[in-house]
Amino acid sequence: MGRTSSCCSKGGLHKGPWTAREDALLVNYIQQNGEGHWRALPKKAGLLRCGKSCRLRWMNYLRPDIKRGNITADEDDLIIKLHSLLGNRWSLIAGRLPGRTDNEIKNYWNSHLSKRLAITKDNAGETKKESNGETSNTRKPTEVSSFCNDDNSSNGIGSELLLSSGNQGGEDGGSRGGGGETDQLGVNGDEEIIEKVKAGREELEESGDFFDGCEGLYKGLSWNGSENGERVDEIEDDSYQQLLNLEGEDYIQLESFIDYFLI
DNA sequence: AACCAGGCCAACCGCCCAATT
DNA sequence: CAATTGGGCGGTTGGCCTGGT
Repeated sequence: MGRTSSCCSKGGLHKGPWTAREDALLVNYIQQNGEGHWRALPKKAGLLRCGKSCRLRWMNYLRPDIKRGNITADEDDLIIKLHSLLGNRWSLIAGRLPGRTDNEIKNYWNSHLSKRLAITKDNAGETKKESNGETSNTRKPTEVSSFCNDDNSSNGIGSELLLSSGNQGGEDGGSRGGGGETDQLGVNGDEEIIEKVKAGREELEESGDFFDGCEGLYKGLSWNGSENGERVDEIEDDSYQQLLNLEGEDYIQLESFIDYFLI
């Protein structure tokens, strides 16, 4: 892609790995003044870095709530499930893995999971061939085939809703355009689809069926902000195992649930 | 011991959106 | 309404590390 001029290339700013001294300066400043105002921060903190670089360093490495160490098997499984639902929306996935950063998850996916799943998929393909194309209506946790790109036949509601999530944007700053994602979600200002989705939502809200279904499924799960139809951005630690245990119809309902609240 | 290839991951990049001017 | 600014995102790079030869 080429690295041309950027904020970091302006007038003698440092690039590359951070030193311990720079880390200390950044941490001290944020502890005293809080996060934000990244563009002005470097000057005030006495750093020769651009604001974006400072923000990235803080968010991905210095934040006190960052969880260090290897991704656990539970987290691994949850990442796979969430990726199958959300695609490459790393920040959203990270939001459901307390202490993990989007960058970390993205790296983990690219270096571990994508390869592993490619192999799994290959094997599944061969198996499928052998069994003469018989398919299952149950989406297994590790059977990732980007939900967004599937035919989504398992769940009309969820898939339609997902279509509109691309440019509605929530506090995640909106799923970014930048190409891939918008295409992946099939959103390009198609008013007809959006109207269809809205109508579908209204219908669900009126009937209450959707919430009734979810209520049973998510009883006990600590979804933040799920009570009043608000977006769900984070999930409590102790909900992992319950999520991981979801399979079959329950898992399909989970897809619908997330799709709904991500709009 | 030296070299090489591949993997990992911190950091940078360009782009986008929302808020502000 | 247009331009600017600030913040955030996903994609990509490149240096370091490790294992194999």
